[in-house]
Amino acid sequence: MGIADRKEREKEELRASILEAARKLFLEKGVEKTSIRNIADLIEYSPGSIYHYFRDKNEIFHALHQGGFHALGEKMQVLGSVQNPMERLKAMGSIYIRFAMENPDMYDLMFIKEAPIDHIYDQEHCDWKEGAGAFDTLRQTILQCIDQGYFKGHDVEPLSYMIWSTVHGMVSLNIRKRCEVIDFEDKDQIVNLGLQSLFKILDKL
Amino acid sequence: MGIADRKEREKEELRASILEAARKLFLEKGVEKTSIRNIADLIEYSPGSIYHYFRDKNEIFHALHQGGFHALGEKMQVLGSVQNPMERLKAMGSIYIRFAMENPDMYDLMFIKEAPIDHIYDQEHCDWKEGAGAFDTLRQTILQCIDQGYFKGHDVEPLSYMIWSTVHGMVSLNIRKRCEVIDFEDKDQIVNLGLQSLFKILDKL
DNA sequence: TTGTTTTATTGAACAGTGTTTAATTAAATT
DNA sequence: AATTTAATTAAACACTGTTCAATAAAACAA
Repeated sequence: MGIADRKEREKEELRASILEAARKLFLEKGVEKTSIRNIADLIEYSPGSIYHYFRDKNEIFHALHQGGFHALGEKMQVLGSVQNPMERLKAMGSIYIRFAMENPDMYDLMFIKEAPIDHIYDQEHCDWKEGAGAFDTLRQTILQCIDQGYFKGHDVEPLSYMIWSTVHGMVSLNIRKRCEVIDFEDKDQIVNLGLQSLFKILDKL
Repeated sequence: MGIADRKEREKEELRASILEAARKLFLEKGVEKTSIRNIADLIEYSPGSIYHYFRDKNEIFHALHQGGFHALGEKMQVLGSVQNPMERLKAMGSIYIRFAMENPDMYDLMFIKEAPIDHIYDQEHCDWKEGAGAFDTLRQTILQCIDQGYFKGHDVEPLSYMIWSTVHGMVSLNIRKRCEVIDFEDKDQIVNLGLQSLFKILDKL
């Protein structure tokens, strides 16, 4: 069925172009200020036609959110070359924070916003597989640290959660503009100094 | 001028009733789903009249956000009786987390949402005094810890930021539903276990 | 008690929003 | 060529925050 194939391909292309337009507008103006009509205007289709490719606005931004996890996963690839688990844990933190600071809107979508996560729990999927995968790489690394004698007296799950929370907390306070209360010139540097503070603590455990 | 006083009082009363209605609706449905018309309906005034008491919707929610900081400050009062700075720091963490978990919508408004903080930096005030005050009590406590010999090799500012980030990270991941990836039955308890993990670390510093 | 001024309140309108649907157009199949 | 299927659209619905001219009410001055 050559014709069906072509139609499938064309449908996929339009779907991709909706996503591309949504991505462009989202990075320019944010999720809330990007409307279905904006996206439709950009790809020169009517607003209604978008609903033949996506159930609703949340599904579009959920797809973008997936792309963000793919991008973050790519950046984490280099961790394969770091043998020592404690060094790998630190490198993970650095990459995580760099990703968040270089792509604040994407990070916001992935870890702060309500929109894409609400969409997940409304659907039948019912589990956040992108997040679960990312958290598992952290869990495994910390497990290896424990195996090597680090983090004595700590349980993997709460410890992984706490360490994730520390880096997430630092970047999310920054992205959501709660860092102005901190006495420091450069707002980008305070995040890195906070990370150094965390590293100093990890070294003592 | 008794009449002017009464008018002032009446104006203040209506302003308060707008705030009360906004608070009620906000705690029921959240900020985004609480509209000016909803508030106006509840107090039986027209939508337009609300704009004689508040510049815009953000100003209403900024006022509620201030109320949240007042409530948090009240809960922090008991810290006065804790002499040991390290014990006080831990107690601060416990109270902070309890406040966040018991008042997730208010915490969201205070530390996660864009709305009220954007309003602050749009105005001429230009500084988040509620947040600055709260952070300073943390800073002072950590400073006293350092004076007593704790946290050797750490600077106050980055360390305070990092510790705040840890507790903020834990509750904000929870409030924004990113904790489902963590392997634990009770979602409320994981926050406390994370906090216990943090306490274990603090004990070693 | 007038007339005037200030203040408060309103309904309507504006320019948006996400989403649904009936009608239309285009394409593929019979 | 006729019929069926799929894609696209314009229009409508029920909202949103916000503005503004018109109205009503209250306070002040003569």
